[in-house]
Amino acid sequence: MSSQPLSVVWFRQDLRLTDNPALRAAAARGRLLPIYILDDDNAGEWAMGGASRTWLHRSLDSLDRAFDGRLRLFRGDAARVIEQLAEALPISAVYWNRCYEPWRIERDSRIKKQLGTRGIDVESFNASLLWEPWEISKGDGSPYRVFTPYYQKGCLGAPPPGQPLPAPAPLDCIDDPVPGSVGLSALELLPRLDWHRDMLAHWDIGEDAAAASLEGFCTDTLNQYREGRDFPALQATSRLSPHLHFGEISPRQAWYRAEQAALETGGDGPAHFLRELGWREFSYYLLYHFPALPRQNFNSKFDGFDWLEPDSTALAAWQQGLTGFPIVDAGMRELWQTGYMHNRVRMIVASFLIKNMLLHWHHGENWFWDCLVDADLASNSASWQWCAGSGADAAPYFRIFNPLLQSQKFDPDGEYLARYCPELAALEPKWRHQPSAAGQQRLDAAGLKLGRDYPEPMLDLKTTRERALARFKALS
DNA sequence: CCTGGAGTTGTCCTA
DNA sequence: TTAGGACAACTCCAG
Repeated sequence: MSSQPLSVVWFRQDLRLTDNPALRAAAARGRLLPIYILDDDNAGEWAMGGASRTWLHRSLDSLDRAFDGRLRLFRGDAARVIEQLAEALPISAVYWNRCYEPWRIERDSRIKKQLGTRGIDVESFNASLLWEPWEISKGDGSPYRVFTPYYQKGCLGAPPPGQPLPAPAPLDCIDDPVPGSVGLSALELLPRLDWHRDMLAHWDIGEDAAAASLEGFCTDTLNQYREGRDFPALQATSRLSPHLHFGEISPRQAWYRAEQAALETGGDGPAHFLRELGWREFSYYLLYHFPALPRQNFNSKFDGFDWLEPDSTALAAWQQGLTGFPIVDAGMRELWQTGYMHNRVRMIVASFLIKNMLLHWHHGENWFWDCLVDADLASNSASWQWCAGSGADAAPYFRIFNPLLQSQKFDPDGEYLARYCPELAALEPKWRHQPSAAGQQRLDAAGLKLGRDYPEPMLDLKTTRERALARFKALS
């Protein structure tokens, strides 16, 4: 085995070669040992969900090919894995890009100390955010709690994000066997059952696919983004979220590519897209400054809220897309089939769970965590709290989405409904939104029997709305 | 220091 | 038919 000093680059949520400062720094020192560690030991209850694992499997496979098969994989406590590597190999440096989940911050600072005492050069970099959470604060030094001033004044008033870095070349990786490393299949990221194949058919995964996605979006879609983004039947959103989550592309690449599109084509699409990247930043900012965000109400007034106890039948109906409200069911089935849900529909299904079913936002947060390919601790918890009204800059309690009105407004032709609830496709678009009001003749003509082919509505919108209003009002 | 306007994503009722 | 106001309360920030 070679005794030449090695620089470890530890990949985490930055599964790319381009704009990767840790990789650049490691490559500049000479021989590389690129590693990924599946660390369920430290993740605790926030170990990755099933859909994310499936995505990760593909993404690691893609990154490994970019390294000509020399990406080394490990499983278990990252501190122990790195310790073992440092025992066995002449490692002179360990570099990584920062993560912001509380459990990772705690773990990484531990590892940093541990390596420092060995005299190994350790450094972390920013590769996942446009602005570090500690760089943005109000005049008095405290963190923002409202999005608009955070973004307008805090972010846009701060120095602009760094320009994306090119990928380093050449990549001189060690060939020798590395103790403890395992093959991709040993990570057991794919589910035992075969549901993931259909889901994967909806996605191209990896750094090249992410770049192509961004390029296609900025060329074809971005100028229609402002008007189109609310219509789930259209492909008018970027669908970059899973790529961004796993770091197959960096927010800086997206930011500057969209700015370029703004110069070339003008219009207000790019600014709205940049603002969405701003919301991603805001979620990370909140999680960093309020690490209890995933489990505790941001606004503690909600601690006394009288949620209903989840009846397993009702929760299952929501999860499986069998509520009897087509727009809700279409969204939940899109999630199950593709690992993704259109943003507008995420708000509708969340409002339905929280305000109509009156179940705690944790139930939605947990289900999304398991089912989304873009499941992200910061965005997921910030968004569920926002919908519940307990979060930062949250929806006011009286903002209760009416799934029927939302469906008619944002899927006027019932195209999205028909795609994910095909049993409703034979109804005229007008009645797809509310099959229970279509009348027996139309149902018969469509060969549709409610209760057999599609559920009756599981609740009454008007009374559940009033119930929620009363309980939320009682909080203040 | 105080004051007032404004704030991602809605709905319903009334005139 | 349609437009406007009510539905709270709080944070931020400019003046």
